[in-house]
Amino acid sequence: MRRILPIPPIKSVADQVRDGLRAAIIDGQFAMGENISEERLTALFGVSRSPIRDALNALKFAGLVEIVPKRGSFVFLPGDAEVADLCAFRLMMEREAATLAMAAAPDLLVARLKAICARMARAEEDSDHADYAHADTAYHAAFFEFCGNPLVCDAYALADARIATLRTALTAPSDRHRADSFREHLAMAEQLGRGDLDGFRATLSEHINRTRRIATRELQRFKTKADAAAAR
Amino acid sequence: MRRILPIPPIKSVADQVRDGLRAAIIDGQFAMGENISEERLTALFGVSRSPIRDALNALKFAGLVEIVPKRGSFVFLPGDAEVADLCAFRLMMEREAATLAMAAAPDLLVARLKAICARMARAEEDSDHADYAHADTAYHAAFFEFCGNPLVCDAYALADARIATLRTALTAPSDRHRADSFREHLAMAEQLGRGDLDGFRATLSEHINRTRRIATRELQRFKTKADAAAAR
DNA sequence: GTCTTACATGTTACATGTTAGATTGATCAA
DNA sequence: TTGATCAATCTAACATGTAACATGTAAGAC
Repeated sequence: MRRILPIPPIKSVADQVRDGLRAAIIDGQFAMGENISEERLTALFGVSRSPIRDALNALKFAGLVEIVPKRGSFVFLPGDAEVADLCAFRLMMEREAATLAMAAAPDLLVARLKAICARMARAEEDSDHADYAHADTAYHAAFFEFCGNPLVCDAYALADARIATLRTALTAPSDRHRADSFREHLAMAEQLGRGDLDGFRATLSEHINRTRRIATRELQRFKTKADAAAAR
Repeated sequence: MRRILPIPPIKSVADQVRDGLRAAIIDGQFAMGENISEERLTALFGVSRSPIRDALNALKFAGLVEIVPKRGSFVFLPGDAEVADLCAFRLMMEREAATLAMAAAPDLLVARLKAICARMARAEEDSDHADYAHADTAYHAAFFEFCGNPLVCDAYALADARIATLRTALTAPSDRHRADSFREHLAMAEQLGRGDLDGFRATLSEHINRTRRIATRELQRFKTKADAAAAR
């Protein structure tokens, strides 16, 4: 039978907690490394420990939370090596996903990328750094939306939440980075628009490697500040 | 104090159930599509529903188990499209992981691959198809062992349990497939041994695409048999 | 005979109680 | 001061009870 009313869009409590917590971490409402015990989240979300536990387990797979047995759950806090792995991984995945997307739906992809560049320009004019970060995340997610293989999307999901968190916490606040980043996003959209895959790959590599350098540098500052706060 | 034993090597009950269930599914002790309700597994493993639930959730991420809300949990049963996605994904991941591994530890990789080929030859002489399948799985896992990036390994983990299951259930039983497959494994090891990455990539692509054709064909036979059994 | 509904059954989602591991700090002895 | 021991506390792991939901089937209306 044909469904008229599409679907009762019910999400389990666990899924709601997962999505809410994920968004909260990405937007910096919980700091990297912060303790988020089941009990604390129970109070914050007003539900029992079961769905909280399920949500934490799900976010563990995304690398966003670390669960230490009998000790607690914490927002991830990467070291330099983890940042490097994350960047190498996303470079590889985005390069391949973009290649697939350019084979499957090049026009849709390019249109989407250019639209997001416009959004970035607007965010920059409004000095809305949070929205710039969200647009940045959406830009890179676009490669996967059009790549046509759910597994490739799932694989990117292993990294994208962490990347987005690093973006809002570390790279997006830098004026200089946003300016460089915007130029590169624009360049990549144009390169794909004229089918210049090699050029795109080169720009993507530069873009991600520069992002890695900024993130690594800012991470040190973040940790220094966090240590100082802990010493008090 | 410096830790001498790096990690307390205790595994939680949930982890044991996860690994045990994973191995059982891969080895065909549960058929594809079979109902594995929490209650049933509770009886089989002799533990409560909590760790069972955690294990099922973990295997859901590996695509090995499908959890349908309020209806039950089932061993995955792919359609042709899912098999194709799985193969396209593994082709991409193995190609990239092998490239990384050849940059990081080419000698170790090639030695491992050749050792596994020897094991395959032994398994074939003994007509031990299960061990051949395990060696096959280990062969492809070797690319990731030496690739040096944990995220790349995690990404492959999204597919490898399903691939291994299809192997034991569908492709490994075919004498013809094992013979072709063995030649290709040997060829890839030799190509990598002499640094012929392009040749390797071509052989890998052939290998995986042939595997996909066999798996797709045998999947039809499996489903026909399963339907006949269900009709009874 | 067909359609609808009520009910029995199977299953997970969620809540909550209990257990045990890890950590911290106090206490006390050397 | 130093070091060891122990108790208190915090936490996730695990067990179990309850409720809501999906489904198949059979009874009943027409």
